[in-house]
Order: sequence, then structure tokens, then C-alpha cells
Amino acid sequence: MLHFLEQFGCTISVRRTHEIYGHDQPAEFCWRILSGCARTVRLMEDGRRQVGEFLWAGDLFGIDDLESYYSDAEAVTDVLLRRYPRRIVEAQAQSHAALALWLRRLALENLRAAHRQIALLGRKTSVEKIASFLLEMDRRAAPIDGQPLELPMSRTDIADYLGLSIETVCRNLTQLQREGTLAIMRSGIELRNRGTLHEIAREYLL
Amino acid sequence: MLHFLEQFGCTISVRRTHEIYGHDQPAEFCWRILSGCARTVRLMEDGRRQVGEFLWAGDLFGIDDLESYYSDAEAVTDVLLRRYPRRIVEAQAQSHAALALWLRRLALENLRAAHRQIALLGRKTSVEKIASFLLEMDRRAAPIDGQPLELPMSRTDIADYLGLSIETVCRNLTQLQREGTLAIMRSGIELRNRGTLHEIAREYLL
DNA sequence: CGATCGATTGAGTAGCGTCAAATCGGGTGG
DNA sequence: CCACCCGATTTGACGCTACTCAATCGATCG
Repeated sequence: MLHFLEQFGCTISVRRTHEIYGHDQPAEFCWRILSGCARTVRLMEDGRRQVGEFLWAGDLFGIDDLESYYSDAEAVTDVLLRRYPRRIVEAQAQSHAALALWLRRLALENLRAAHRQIALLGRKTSVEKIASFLLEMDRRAAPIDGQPLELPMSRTDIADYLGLSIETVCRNLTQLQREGTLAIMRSGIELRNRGTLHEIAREYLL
Repeated sequence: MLHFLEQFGCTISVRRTHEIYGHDQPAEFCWRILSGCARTVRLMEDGRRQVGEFLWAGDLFGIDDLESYYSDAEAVTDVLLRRYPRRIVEAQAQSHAALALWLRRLALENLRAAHRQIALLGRKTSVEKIASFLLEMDRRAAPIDGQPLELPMSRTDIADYLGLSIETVCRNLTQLQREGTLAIMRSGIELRNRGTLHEIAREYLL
């Protein structure tokens, strides 16, 4: 699929904190991350912010929106992107069931993740949220073994992802550090005891 | 689509509070509600509960899960269901792009709803959650014009849907009643001032 | 070296949760 | 028909978690 699409793709580079697309724009393109990290964001008029997801190299996004995007997408770090016209994808899917099924599978995986996030936001305490977050990043951010987990996003991003304030994120992290569960470093966070994190996170499904 | 499937469907009736499927079971069937109301639920070991969605007559569910269901589904009221084997649906989708695209569209609409719920859970206050909930039910539960909005689910269900305690739900409802925005009645809740509810709910997208 | 931006820490508070009691309503059986 | 019971809802008192406001610290950069 991606192979066929390649001829229609173009490579785009976006600087950190800059917008990739806005939530009111027609959803003309979908994007794949070649390198770097991005986020999707929803804003309320008064400035309250919810980060929907963090996106990593290999991730496809902007493909699950209908007529127009329903969040903003922004670069967390400088990102290198590959951009594809949705028109082509959608047209192909009209006649290729395998492609349509693949698009559905993408949507379903994102839906599963969304429901896990719903359970996290609705029912977990702040420490539990932090522990869940660290383990999720540990899984998704392709960490180098033995190296500290690199977290390119700011504390504000983490807070807005977990429905917390930035101060609560900090306090929980330092508390976990005091207990020896992790170590906060310039370059990231070293998970010293994933077992403890799992106990705290209380992931009951997946 | 549903027309073709009908021959493989069977009608099932489930009493209120009874389980329709469990979260660990293989996702062999999908279901359509003929009448009544159902919910999907996620449980933590310690009993904390998150209601994923409420389902109404016409809604299809159990179709967005992969190998096995990832929540429980339970009847809120007595429900009449039509059950279809997923095997048939999925097999047909292999060769019929239109069907596969339709399945994707279902998933995308649910994904959009899930992200709205994420923003609600992460960033709204309790009153805002309640107002949003009432307006959502007003849209989805096919209310009879002029009649009070029927809410078949318990206060506990509402609380677990909104990430609140049952007491907070009650207090906010009575507060809204005092202000004249709504009236709580045996048969349901009468929305006296949808304008005010919209202002409180702060729905900024859709 | 000063300026700036993000992260951390501290103090005080508010919103929402917990626990407990009171009330309501519907169903049951005498 | 009425008394009783039980579960759901409502209300009240109180406490705790997480938020707000504010100051400090650290790192980066011109």
C-alpha cells in the first residue's frame, strides 16, 4: 500500500512547536513520520488543552479524520514527514477491499488506544497516570536498551495528555525518583524498576 | 449490508443489568439494538469502573473489537438484540470494498466520539461534564419532543461514564435544577434551557 | 553575563471524593 | 389498601487529591 502511494508522496519538514495541520481544515492529506515526534491537540476557547496522542517515527496520522481534521497536529521535535493525498488513498480504497480493511484496522487500533486512554482519564489517580504514561512511552518511543527513556515532549504536554497540571506531573516524577523507581536525567528518564511501575499503573487490559 | 446479513442474524433478549458479552471472550458476534439501552464497561481489579459508551436502538456494537472484546457489554434496560456472526461480516469485507469502507466509517465515527470523550474527561469540570452529557443524551436517545428526556441509566452509570462520583452527579443536577436550567422528574429530566446547557458544556468542536 | 524558558518546589486552597445519614419510590405481602 | 422493605437517590459533613499562585532553580543562548 505505502509502496504504491510513494509516487504521490512528498517529504516535508516541520520545526518543533509548529503546526502540521489545523482542526478546521479539510482533511486533504495524511502523513507518516519519518523521524521526530508529533502530537495531536484539542483546545478549548479558554485555553484548556488536551493532547490526544503522541506520534512517533513510522506512525501514520490524519487518516482517521472524516471531512476535516478534528484536532490540530503539531511537531513536538523537528520532524521529517512524508505527506500523501488522501484523495488517492480513499479512491483506491473504493475498489481495493484489502486497502479498505487495512484502513479499518488502523482505525480499530487507534480506537482501542482511545478507550484505554478514556479509562485512564476517567478513573486513574495521578501517580497511576504517570506510571501508565512512562510504560506506554517505554513501549512506543523505541527506547535504546539500557539508555534512559527519551521524552521529547515538555511537562506541559505530558500534563495535557494525562489531564493533570504540570506541577502534579513534576511532583509525581520526583516522588517516584525518591522511591528509586526511576531517575530523572537531562537526557530523559531512566526506568529503574518497571515491575513497580506496572504495579502502580494497574493496567488490567493489554 | 444489514439486509444481506439478516439471514444469519438471530434475535436475543437480555434482561437489564445482565451481561451481553465479556471482555475476554473471542469477538465472534456483533450486535444491533432493536430496543432498549446498553452500555460498555471496563473494570479495574479494585472495582473502579469506566463506562465506555451508551448504546441505543439502531446502534451496532461489538464490531470494533479485534480478536477479543475489550470491554464488557451489559444491558441497561431490558434489550432486544439482533446478533450477527462476525465471521460472515469479515469474510464478506475481504471481497467487498464497499462493506470494508462502511466498517471503517463506523470505526471512524466511534473514534471521533472517543476523542471528544477524552477531551471531556481530561479537561472539563464536573458541571461541564454533566451539561455535555445531558446534551449528548438529548441528541442520541431519540427524545419525544416536549417530553422530559428519559435517562434509563442509573446515577452510578452516569458517574462512571463521566469519571465522577455518584454524589457529584447528584449535586450538580440539583444545582442545575435550582437555577431553573432543568427539572428532575420521576420519568426523566426536562431540559428547560438548552442554551444555558450549551454555554456550560463548552462544546467547542462539533 | 543577563535574559529567557522550562522544570521544580513550596504554600495555600478548592473541587471533588468519601463516609454516613436521610429521603424517596416502587414492589411485596398481609 | 396499607405497612414494610429494599435499592436508588439525595443531602450533609468532612477530608484529601490535585490545582493555583508564586518563587526558585537550571539550562541554554545571544
